[in-house]
Amino acid sequence: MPIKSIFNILFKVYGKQNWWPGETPFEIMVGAILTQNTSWNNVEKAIDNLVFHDCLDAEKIIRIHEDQLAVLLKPSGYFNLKTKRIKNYCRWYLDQGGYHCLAARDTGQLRIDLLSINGIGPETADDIMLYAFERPVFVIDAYTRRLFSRLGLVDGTASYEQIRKLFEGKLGEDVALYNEFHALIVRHAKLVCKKQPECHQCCLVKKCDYAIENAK
DNA sequence: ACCCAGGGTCATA
DNA sequence: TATGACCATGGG
Repeated sequence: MPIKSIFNILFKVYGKQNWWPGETPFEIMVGAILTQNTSWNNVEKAIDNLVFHDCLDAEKIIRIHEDQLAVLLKPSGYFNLKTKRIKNYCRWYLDQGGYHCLAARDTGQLRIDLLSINGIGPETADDIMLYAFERPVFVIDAYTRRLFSRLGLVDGTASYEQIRKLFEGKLGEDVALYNEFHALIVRHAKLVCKKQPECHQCCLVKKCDYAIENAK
């Protein structure tokens, strides 16, 4: 059962996801950092705080005091840590000349540069690569690992890079496909009942799992 | 009263 | 290289 078939099933069941849930590239970058090990619901509250205080902007984030920024980021959890990471990222972002300078950079180099920033790991970097810079980089998260190792399509112990290369090799360079696929994986995973994986209360999950089983 | 979330870093062995 | 501690809020 090819990886691409899973996409077709998920898309048929859930439809278009319209990711990333943020309008500007900068908002996407901030959201990618804030959502580290955190539910998107909490991240939205922090982003709303930034918007309300007119602080969703790299220069303003550089200027605002750490204590004050931490208050705005509080709902997203790990707020002291994320305050430093967001400030650190904005410092780098402005140093590099902002979006247009970065967008002119080669895809491989841009990813290496992002990964060199303290607080930006592989998944956060790839969220930014795919959704803010629209580069053909497949995002691997815990959901992707869980679902595809359960399906027997991925070795659960494989490294992040190994899994990413597997997906990119099978799917080909396709930004729109990567965008939709990762969003669908998250959408599906969120509807799975965590306490009882066998629970069939969520009809969408049931429908999707049924479709996947059938297609085997 | 638990459990976990769209991770990442740093200190150990 | 491979674990473990740590970061912290809000919803189920």
